[in-house]
Amino acid sequence: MNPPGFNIAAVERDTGLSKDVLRVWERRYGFPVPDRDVNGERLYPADQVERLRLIKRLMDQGHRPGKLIAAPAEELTALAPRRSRRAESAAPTDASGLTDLQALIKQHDAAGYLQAMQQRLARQGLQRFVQDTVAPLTRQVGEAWEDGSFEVFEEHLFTELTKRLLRQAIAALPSGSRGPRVLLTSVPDEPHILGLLMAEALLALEGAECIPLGTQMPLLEIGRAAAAHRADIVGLSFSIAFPQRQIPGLLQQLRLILPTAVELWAGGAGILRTPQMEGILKLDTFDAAIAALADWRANHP
Amino acid sequence: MNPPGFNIAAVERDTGLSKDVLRVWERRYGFPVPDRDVNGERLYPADQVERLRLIKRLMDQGHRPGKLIAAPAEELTALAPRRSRRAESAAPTDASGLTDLQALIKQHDAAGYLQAMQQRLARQGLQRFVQDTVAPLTRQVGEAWEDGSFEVFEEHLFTELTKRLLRQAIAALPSGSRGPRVLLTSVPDEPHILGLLMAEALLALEGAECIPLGTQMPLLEIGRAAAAHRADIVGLSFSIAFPQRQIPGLLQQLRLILPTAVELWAGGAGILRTPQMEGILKLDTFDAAIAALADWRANHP
DNA sequence: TTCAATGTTTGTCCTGGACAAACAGGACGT
DNA sequence: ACGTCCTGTTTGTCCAGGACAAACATTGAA
Repeated sequence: MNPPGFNIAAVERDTGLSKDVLRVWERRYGFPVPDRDVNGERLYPADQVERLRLIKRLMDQGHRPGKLIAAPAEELTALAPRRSRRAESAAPTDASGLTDLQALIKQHDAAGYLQAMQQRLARQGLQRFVQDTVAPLTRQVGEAWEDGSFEVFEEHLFTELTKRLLRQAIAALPSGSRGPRVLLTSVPDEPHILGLLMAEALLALEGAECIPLGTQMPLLEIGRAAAAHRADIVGLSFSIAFPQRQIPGLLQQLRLILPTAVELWAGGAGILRTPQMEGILKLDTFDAAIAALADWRANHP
Repeated sequence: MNPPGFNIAAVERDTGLSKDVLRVWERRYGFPVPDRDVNGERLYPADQVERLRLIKRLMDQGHRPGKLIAAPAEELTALAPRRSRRAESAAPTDASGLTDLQALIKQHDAAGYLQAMQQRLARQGLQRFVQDTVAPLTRQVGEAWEDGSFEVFEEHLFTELTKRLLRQAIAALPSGSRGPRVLLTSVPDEPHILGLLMAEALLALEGAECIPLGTQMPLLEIGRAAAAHRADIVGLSFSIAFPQRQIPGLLQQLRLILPTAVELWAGGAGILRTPQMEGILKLDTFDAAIAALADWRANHP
């Protein structure tokens, strides 16, 4: 399909490995050794790109690149792990039919999935639906995508349909005007929105006034938006896929941009390993978010 | 506000200017001249970042960086232009209250905007709502954003709220299972989804079975998804902001990937200047899309 | 006016060096 | 055995300055 091969920018897009990293690996480990075009620029053959994608996936699971780059096919074996802790303890806990939901997506049965989810929503109520269905299902789909049993388009379909369900449920709520004004968004390079929608659903359910700005807001814009909307709280969501090392710096920078009176809350699967920081509320669970909302109300009579 | 300043990665995130560009501008034009930290690394003061954002905006309007970087405040004057053709002829045509809707967003009145839009939806019906309200409003907001009278976060709020309205309207439709199966998505580097949602609303209204995959699907994935969903038609949307010169190549590549039996439709403000191509249906207007759907049905009894 | 040839601007890629933060592993004391 | 400090290694990001081709502007001819 493409005999020419991928240039370095295309590989960066496809693998998520920066140009700097691709070049420094070549220098150090001698692994991706791309061809060169007439102009001396790197031209990666498709199989090397494939290998890089695999390596990146394993790195995201915690492996280190130095080890991965040596070993031709043993990596394929290393695919399965990384479900040591939760998966084993979660699998028995499942029972609740999440696997069936996942299977519906896998069979590309959009209508069936929507129907099943709507039933669950009606049965569980919005709060439990978010906590017991959407959140674990999202994690499960993320894992399936990581270990290759979900295609990109299947993950997209899941996301798109679930977004609709949540937005629909949120729209059905009375527009809360009692609690704090919460501005919800994510930083650049964080395109995942499901976490934000789940948070919005729970906060709106408690009567907070949510201002959804979508994803990928530049930090300075978040500051302006907070001022323009007179927000009491800025809520950010980080997915598990977000480069964790960048999080503390981002939060600290945003903390400096925002007035002290505006609280900064961070949540999502991406922040679990982030340390506590001054002036930033780290929300490890949805219950923590609900508790934080109650706290805020207690302190702002 | 932030005495430390922004490092080069943060500036890249916030302005969209790559590190390479930031460095080469400094070398060539002598403009962003950041401080240096103890380690000799660039540290951009906030005002320089602000100026860079302004320059980037003007560049997106078609200005060239070399000119922009000379001239201290004349740029502020250069903000207004870029409304030579349409705005003048469109302004008198307005009348229908689109300006009021835009004003609601500008005032950050989310609830008011939603209410006004819902009223219009009820009054006009979905089809006319999409064609006469959402589409022109989207174009108008895009223009306002280009000439600087809309902030980034205001444009995000508009998009987010409008997305909700459309999705809600779509969900309320009976799940069409009569017409063709239409797979709706966009290519990588095309994150705008409003066009797709408008198309989905109109097609679903006609009873077509839409499969919404969200945005930014790699081409090979589109092919796999089309097969998996047994799609009859693949519909792509290109916004006005998409680099137009890439469009023909992308479409041709995708045409090769898809089986001949699967039709390829392209729409959106971005394709108006794209030439007609063999095996690809170019939809300049929403009416054209509806007509194309009728055609397909006539040919597939 | 339209089109082709020429010059200028501008983004991206290159090499090879450097450094600090993150990590792994061992020594030490409890 | 367990936790804490220290030390060496791994790894990502940044830097400088050179090069080139694609995009753009401009000029001149048909």
